Amino acid sequence: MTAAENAEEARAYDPREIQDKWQERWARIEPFRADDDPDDPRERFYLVDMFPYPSGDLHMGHAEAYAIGDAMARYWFLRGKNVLHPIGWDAFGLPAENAAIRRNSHPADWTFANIETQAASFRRYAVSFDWTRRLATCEPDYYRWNQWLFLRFYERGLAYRKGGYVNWCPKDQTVLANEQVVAGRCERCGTEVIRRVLTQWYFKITEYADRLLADAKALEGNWPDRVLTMQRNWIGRSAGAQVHFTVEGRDEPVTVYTTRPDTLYGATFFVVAADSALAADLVTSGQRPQFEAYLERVQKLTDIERQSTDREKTGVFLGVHAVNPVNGERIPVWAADYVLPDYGTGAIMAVPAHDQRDLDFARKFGLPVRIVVATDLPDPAQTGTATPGDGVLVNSGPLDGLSKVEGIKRIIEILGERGLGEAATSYRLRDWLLSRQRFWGTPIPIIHCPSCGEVPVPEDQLPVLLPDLRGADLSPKGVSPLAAATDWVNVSCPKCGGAAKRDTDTMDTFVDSSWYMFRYTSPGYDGGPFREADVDRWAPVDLYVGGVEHAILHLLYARFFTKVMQDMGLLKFGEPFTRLLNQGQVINGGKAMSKSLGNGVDLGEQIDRFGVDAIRLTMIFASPPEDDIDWADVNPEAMVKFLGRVRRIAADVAAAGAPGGAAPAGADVAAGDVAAGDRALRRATHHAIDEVTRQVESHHLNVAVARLMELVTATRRAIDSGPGAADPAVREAAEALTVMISLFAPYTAEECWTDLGRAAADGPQASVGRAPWPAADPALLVQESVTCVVQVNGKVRDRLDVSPAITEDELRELALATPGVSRALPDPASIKRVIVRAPKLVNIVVA
RNA sequence: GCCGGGAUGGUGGAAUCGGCAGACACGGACGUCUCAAAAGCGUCUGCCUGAGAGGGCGUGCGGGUUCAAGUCCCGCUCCCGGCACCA
Repeated sequence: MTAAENAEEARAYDPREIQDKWQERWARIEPFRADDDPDDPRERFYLVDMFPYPSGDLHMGHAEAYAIGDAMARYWFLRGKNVLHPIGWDAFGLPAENAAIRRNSHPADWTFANIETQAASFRRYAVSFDWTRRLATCEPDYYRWNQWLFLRFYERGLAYRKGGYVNWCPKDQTVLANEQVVAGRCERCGTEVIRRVLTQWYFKITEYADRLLADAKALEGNWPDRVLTMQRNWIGRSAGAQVHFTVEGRDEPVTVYTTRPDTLYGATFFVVAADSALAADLVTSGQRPQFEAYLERVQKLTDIERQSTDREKTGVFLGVHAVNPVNGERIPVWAADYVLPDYGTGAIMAVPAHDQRDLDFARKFGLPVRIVVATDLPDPAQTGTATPGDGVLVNSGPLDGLSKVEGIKRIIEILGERGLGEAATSYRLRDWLLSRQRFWGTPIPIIHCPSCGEVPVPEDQLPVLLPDLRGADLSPKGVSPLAAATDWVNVSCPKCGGAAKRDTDTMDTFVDSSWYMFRYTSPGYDGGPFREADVDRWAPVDLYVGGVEHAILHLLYARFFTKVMQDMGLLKFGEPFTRLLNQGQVINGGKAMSKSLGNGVDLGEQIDRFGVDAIRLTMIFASPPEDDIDWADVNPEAMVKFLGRVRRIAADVAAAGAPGGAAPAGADVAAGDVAAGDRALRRATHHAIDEVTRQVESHHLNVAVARLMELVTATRRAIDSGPGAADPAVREAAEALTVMISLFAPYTAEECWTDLGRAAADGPQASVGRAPWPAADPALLVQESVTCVVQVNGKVRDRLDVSPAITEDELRELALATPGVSRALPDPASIKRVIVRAPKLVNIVVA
């Protein structure tokens, strides 16, 4: 193709036509393979995009997330780093199972078909993945290490089985972790969750609560504040005291947890959670019928009903009295559902004057209210509004006259001396319930033996493979479908050899995603979850990109796993993700895209219409990465036009270069080989390089694109009405533009790079993705003249073009002589002060 | 209720340290090229006022600090997100 034809083709640029060609080329030259060679001198950079769940093809949300992550990965490649940018699939989980039930097929079929679809879409979307490392968590050589890690947790007492209240989704017929219950509903299907008593497996994340909290401090500035805040709230550490009460007719004390032990003298009754073992234990035989009737009512409530704060208080007297340990007072013991069985000790001392919930209860059942904190607020017993704040303690024996803080300190001393209580902390965080009664997950590697109890599957028998169960009924029955695979379930006990049964539950898929970022460093390794040298070389992840919806689920679990693996000596660090970038969502018309609203936008259709580059650029330019994008507000057509302008610049430069006399391809303009040419354009180019570099590093990708648009305008002007396309400064601009735009529009950038004659014939360097990032020449960043603003009383009245080196005195004099100042200031005698901030601003203050 | 975050033109958004508010786009208007259209290229586009030069107003509302406030301080309103009977 001649240069003229090339320019003609560029004029009719259709960004879609070039896609196939480059996809084939990239697959062949592999420009984005990470180098594991320890002698590679380049600095390493590890960037992970949260891996997708393989339900169907990629959608608009993926398009935004991966456009952002890819721009950052490509940037670090261009900066010459050895970048690891892997991809995998979070491939276990309920949707695969539900789809299999609907289609009467196998979850694996659906899952692997979707993975292939998504992989092809990722390649089309031109994401710079290292395709040699792809993983899927449903593959035995991955989930084997889930089982291995589970057993290591088990040995350390961090995985255990206990009975108790659990969240149960009646539709999916499975238990859910606390984190998977959103506003009282199943995170997956939206059904109201109920509570059931079941024996389940847990990870002891509560043991790490303090470390998760303390180490969050170190993430400040590198993680979004809102994620850290959400994690802190979720962990919900509170400080207070445990106080031991005696209950009449019972030998063992009953302990309560309170954050206000200073109000102990104001306790007028005692409440235990109705659905706790303690309540059933304390109730007298006379009160038992009422209690049992009440308990039955409570257990029928869904979480939503139970947690509704505006619900009227309910409860029942248990027939016994507790004794306040500090004043010997007898207070009645009630059972109520506003006290939760699994927080604190499941029992409270009620101080109705200073706690709204206790006050509501007291007023409902006519229990006494005693003020022990003096405030200037009206009597709670009259108003129904508790006074929970600070104040001087009264009616409190030795605490009288103390403040809240002093009172808490003093009462803990008193209780401690007498063995009646001690300081204590409590957490909102509960242990992570990890077992699921579903098929498509990692089998829990435990064997239940009638004589030996729980027996871990020996390591040399891992992985415990999922039985095929092809054709079996996978529909939810409340018991794992694995239980029906009798050949699989019935095994001999590894300890005693007797008949035993496998655990039939599978692991929560959040187990899979808690450590996958480390597996990428050692693809295919079969000596452990990852090779030590590899994980040391790459991890922790330098930049993690994904949605904020994982703020407390995945991100908290991954942090927990990392700390445990650090304690096991598998990792040398305690935090998995050094920096976190949350992208927003793509919505349409102000609402989340959904089938029911019929406002879904299909990514494939968008790409067919506008091409990959234009869609990527639309995603990047629409808003800062963390904000939502409303697709109704954007216009990818504008990006198609912009890409055409970019392409035409390269084509014009190439065409001008061909007949001879133009700057040679490959001349190192940035280093000063080509000093001649349009200095205004050179300054614009270097200013753009400087700006784009800084904006990209601070993740202001939308602004980086704006700066590239400015460079395009300046370059076009130089071609059309300046020195022309043959000017070396124009070539310099075109080359810098091409490299920088490759972050967002890889296809167009490759095409331009080829036009400009810069692409190597073959190998990874044949891609613009491996070109050097342009360097801004500091000499060209210095402005020849700057605009100085002249204000009178803070209002702009004139402007001056001045040298950046101008002195204050010179500038003051110039400013006072401007027409704008004379207009606004007829009488120079009225000047009170002149503030000069050379060279940018003069402010004349008049009376 | 508690804890975060936010509010800037018709729209998306920009604005290191307190120093030109509205970069860059979308949308709109007009021009140029053309037989014509499209594409391209260019000009204008916060509001009010004015023929124009210019002037007044202007970053949710009310105050304050400062020569100077989108930015800092105090008090509100509204919106978004998270948590929510956690003692």
